Amino acid sequence: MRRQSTAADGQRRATVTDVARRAGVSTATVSRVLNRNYPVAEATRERVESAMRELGYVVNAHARALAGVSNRTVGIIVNEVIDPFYAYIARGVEREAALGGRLCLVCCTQGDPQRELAFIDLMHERRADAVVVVGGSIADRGYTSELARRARELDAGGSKLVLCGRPPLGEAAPTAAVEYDNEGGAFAITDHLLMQGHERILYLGGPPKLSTTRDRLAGHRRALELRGIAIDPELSQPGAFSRNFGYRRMAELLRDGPEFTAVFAANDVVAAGAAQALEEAGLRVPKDISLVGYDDIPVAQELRPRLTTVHVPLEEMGRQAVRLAVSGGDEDDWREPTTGALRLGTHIVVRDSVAPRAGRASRM
Amino acid sequence: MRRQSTAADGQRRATVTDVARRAGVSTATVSRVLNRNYPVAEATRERVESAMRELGYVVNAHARALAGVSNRTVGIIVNEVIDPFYAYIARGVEREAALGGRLCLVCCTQGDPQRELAFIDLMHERRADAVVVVGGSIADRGYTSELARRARELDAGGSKLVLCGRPPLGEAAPTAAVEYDNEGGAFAITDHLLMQGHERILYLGGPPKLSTTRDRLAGHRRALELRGIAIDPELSQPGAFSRNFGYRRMAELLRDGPEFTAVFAANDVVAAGAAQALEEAGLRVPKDISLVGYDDIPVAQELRPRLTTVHVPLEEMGRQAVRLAVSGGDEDDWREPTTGALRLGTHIVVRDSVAPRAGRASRM
DNA sequence: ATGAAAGCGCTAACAG
DNA sequence: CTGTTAGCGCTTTCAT
Repeated sequence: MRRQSTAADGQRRATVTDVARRAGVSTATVSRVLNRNYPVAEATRERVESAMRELGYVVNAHARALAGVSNRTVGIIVNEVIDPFYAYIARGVEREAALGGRLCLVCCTQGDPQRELAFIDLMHERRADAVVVVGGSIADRGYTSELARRARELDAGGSKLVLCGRPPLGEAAPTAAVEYDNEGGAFAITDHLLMQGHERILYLGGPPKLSTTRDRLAGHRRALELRGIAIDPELSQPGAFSRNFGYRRMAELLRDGPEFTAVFAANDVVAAGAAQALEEAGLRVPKDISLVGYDDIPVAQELRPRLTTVHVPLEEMGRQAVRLAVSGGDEDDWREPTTGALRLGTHIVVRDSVAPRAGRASRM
Repeated sequence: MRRQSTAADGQRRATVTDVARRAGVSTATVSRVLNRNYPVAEATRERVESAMRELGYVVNAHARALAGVSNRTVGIIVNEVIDPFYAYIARGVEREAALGGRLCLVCCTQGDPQRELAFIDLMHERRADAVVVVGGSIADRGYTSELARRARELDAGGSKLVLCGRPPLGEAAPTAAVEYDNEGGAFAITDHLLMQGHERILYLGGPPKLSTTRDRLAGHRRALELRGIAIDPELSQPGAFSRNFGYRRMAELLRDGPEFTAVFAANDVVAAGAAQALEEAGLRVPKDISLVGYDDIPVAQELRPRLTTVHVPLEEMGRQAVRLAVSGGDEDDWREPTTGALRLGTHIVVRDSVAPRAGRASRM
C-alpha cells in the first residue's frame, strides 16, 4: 500500500506543506521565501526559515523542475574520466556549469558509441539544459543518424546537444559545436620537424577511422606535400591512443620497420609509450630520433626529454561548450540561431624532444 | 501567462497523456509499457510504442522521481577532476553507478569546504541515492558538525553520505565509509627506506592539517620510532600536494636545509616536482638521493627513474563507496546498520628510485 | 488487460 | 504582503 502522508511518519521528508503549517502560513509564502523572488515580510520570512530549519526541510529539485523551473543541469559524456584529454575538458564544463549554478552529470562511454547514445537518452530524460559529447567520432551512417535524431529531440525540448572536438552532424541536426584547429596543429608540428631537416617522419597511433586521427593525419600530410615530400604509406602507423600501443608498435617498428628520423605520435600518451620503447632500444631522444606528441597534457612535461607537442585549449573548450549551449537561457525574446559553432586555435609548444636531423640516418 | 497545454504547441514536449491519446489508451497503460512491470497486451504495447516513437516521447525523470521512483543518481564531490587521485576514485564511482543503471553527478570543490557543503545540499535537493565525499579533510569543529548534520538529513531521507578516504564524523553521524590503510602504507615505505640504510629521511609536502597528511606522517614516524631513530622536526616539511610545492621546497632545502639521504614525498605529484629540483641540482636519483612517493598514479611510471611508491586501490574505493551506499536498495525488510565502514589495503610497489644509502652522506 | 483518479512537492497566476 | 488553487508528468491503487 502506498504510504500515506501521516504527519506521524518519521521517515518522511518535510515538504513545503509541513513548513507552511508549522510556520502558520501558506505554501505560496514558503515558496516565496525559498526563491527570494518576491517580497515577504521580514517577520514572516523568519518564521518560515526557522520552521524549515526545525523540520530539516530540503527543497525537492524534482518537484521544482516539474513545476517549470530549469533543473540547472548539464551533462557531459566522455570516453574516460581518467584520461587527461577528457578530464581537462570535463573540468572546463564543470567550472562553467558551476558558475551558472548548475550541476554536472558525467558519464563514461569507454569508447562504446551505443553507450554514448544511451547516456544521451538518460540525460534527456533528466532534462539537462545541455549535453556535451566529447572527443572524436567515427563516421558511421547509422550512428550519425541516431545522434542527429537525438540532437533534434533535445532541441525540440529546448535543450542542446553540443559537439566538442568532433565534426558536425550535417544540416539537419541542430547542434552547437566547439572544435579546435586539429589539422592546423598537426600541420604546424610536422612543419617544425621538417624545418629541422626531418623528411622521414613516422606517424604513430590513433584509431584509424576516428575523426581526430583523420584530421591530424591530414594536417601532417599537407605539411609534407607542401615541402614536396612524397608520402610513404609505411610511415603511417595508426592504431590506438594508448601508451601501450605506442610502446609496442614502436618496438616492433624499431626491429623491422621502415627507416625514419622522427616520430609524430598521435597524442602525448602514445608518445610516452614510444619514448619508453626508444629508450629500451638504446636510442636517444632527440639525438638519435626526434619525437613529438599532441594535446599537451601534463605528462608531456614529465617525460625526459620534455616533449615538444601541440597545445590544445582543452579546458577552454569545455567552458565554451556550456557557454554556447546555455547562454540563451537569459534572453527570452530572441532565439539564437539553433546552430552555434566555435573553433579554437592550437599551437605548438617547443620543448626538448626535437633536434636537427643528424648528418647520417640515425637508424639503418 | 503560463503556457497552456494546447496540442497545437510545437515547442511542447510530448507527455504520457499525448501518447495515450494517440494510442487510444489510458495513461496508466502507457506507464505500464514504459516500465514493463505489468502485463500489457501485445497489440496494445505496439500501438503505444509507435505512438511514442511518432511523438518523439521521452519520459520525464523528474515527474517519475516525484511520483515515487528512485531517480537513480549518485553524487560525488572531489577537489579536482583532473587530479588522478580523484579521477580514479571518480571512475570507480561512475562505473559502479552505471552498473546499477545510475547516473553520476560530479562536482569539484577546488579545496573549499564551504563549496563542499553547498554541493552536498544541491545533491540532496536532487535526492541522490548517495553522495560520496572524497579525500582528506581538516578537523574543524564547525565544519565537522555541518557535515554531520547533512549526514543526518540525508539519512533521514533514505540517502547516504559516504566518506571516502577520510576519517569518520563520530557516533552521531550516520555515514558509510571507505578508507584505505594510509598509515600502514606510509609505515611500509618508510621501513623500505630504513632497510636500505636511510636514516635521515625528508618528509615533503601535503597540507599539514589534512587528515591524509597526518596519517601518512604518523605511519612514517611509527616506522622511525620502531627502529629507534630520533625524529628530527627539521625533516618534516609538509606544505601542499602540488608539483610546484615539491619543486620549490625541494630546491630551497637543497640550498640550505638539513641533511638527508632520502625523500618521502607526500604523494607522487610532489615527488615529480622534487625529482625535477633534484635533477636541476645535479643530484642523481637514486644514486645520490633516494625518492619515494605515495598513491601510485601513472606519473610514477613515467618518471625516470621510475618511482617507488605506495599503491592505493583508488578505483576500488570508488566502487565500494557506491556499493556500500546503495546495496540496501534491494532488500526492503532488513535495514543494514546505518553505518557501514570498509578499509582497503595498500602496499608498496618497488621501482627504481631507491638505492642503499651510499657509504658517505650524499650531501653535505 | 485496461481505465479512472488520486496524489508526489512545488510554482505561479490570480484574488484578496 | 499573503492565501487559494490549478497544474507540471508520472505512477499506482482500485475498479472494471
